[in-house]
Amino acid sequence: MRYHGCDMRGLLSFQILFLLSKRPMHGEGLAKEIEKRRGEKPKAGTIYPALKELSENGLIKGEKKGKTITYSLTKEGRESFRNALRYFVKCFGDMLG
Amino acid sequence: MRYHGCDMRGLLSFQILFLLSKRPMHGEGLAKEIEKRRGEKPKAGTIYPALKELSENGLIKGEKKGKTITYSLTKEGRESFRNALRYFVKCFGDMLG
DNA sequence: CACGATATATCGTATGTCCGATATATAAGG
DNA sequence: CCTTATATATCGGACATACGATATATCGTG
Repeated sequence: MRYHGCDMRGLLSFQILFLLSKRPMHGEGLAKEIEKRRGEKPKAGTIYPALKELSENGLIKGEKKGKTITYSLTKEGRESFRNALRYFVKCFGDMLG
Repeated sequence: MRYHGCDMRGLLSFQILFLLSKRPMHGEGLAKEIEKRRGEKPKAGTIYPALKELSENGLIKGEKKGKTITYSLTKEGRESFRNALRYFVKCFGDMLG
């Protein structure tokens, strides 16, 4: 999708790590939190492949209870997110100052 | 490229609009400003197609002087950037608080 | 003018993000 | 049970970003 003349796609995995650094959540909860920020809710075909990839990379882990899977950051995920946040601030921090 | 476990590609056009909202610049100058922030300098094959696309969309305009082309925001580009920045802050503003 | 450095440009290729469509499993209610 | 809603999952396709390679034009210096 195109926002305001320039594409804003990207940073989905980063935003997921950010949200999970606040508290564990399942896929639907993450999608709703992202909707609050982006205005549009990422669809199933977007959020679940992203969660799968983060799991396979060992940055998050999921615990299945009934029909939901609650995800949380692994130790490696917390470390990764700290570094990613530092990089993000260096790149884009001056846009918010 | 992969940074810290999650990809940070994206927002190139947005970052270009931001830099041009500060002052007019040519392609190489933009690449160097982006290098300061991202750590790596976008290559010619990345920055020039992006500038071309922004030009074709009427968000920036270029003025050729010798071998350099100085780009600046058009009226439409300034408006676009304001909206994009508002959206960006809504999406990611809470990561810096 | 010859030469290297700088600046712009384009092509082919790769990848992450994203959606629409589709499918499955579980929970909840009648 | 049966139906509906919720949650998860996967596939095909589209697109911006991004690089390496290559090419051209201009500037600066000797």
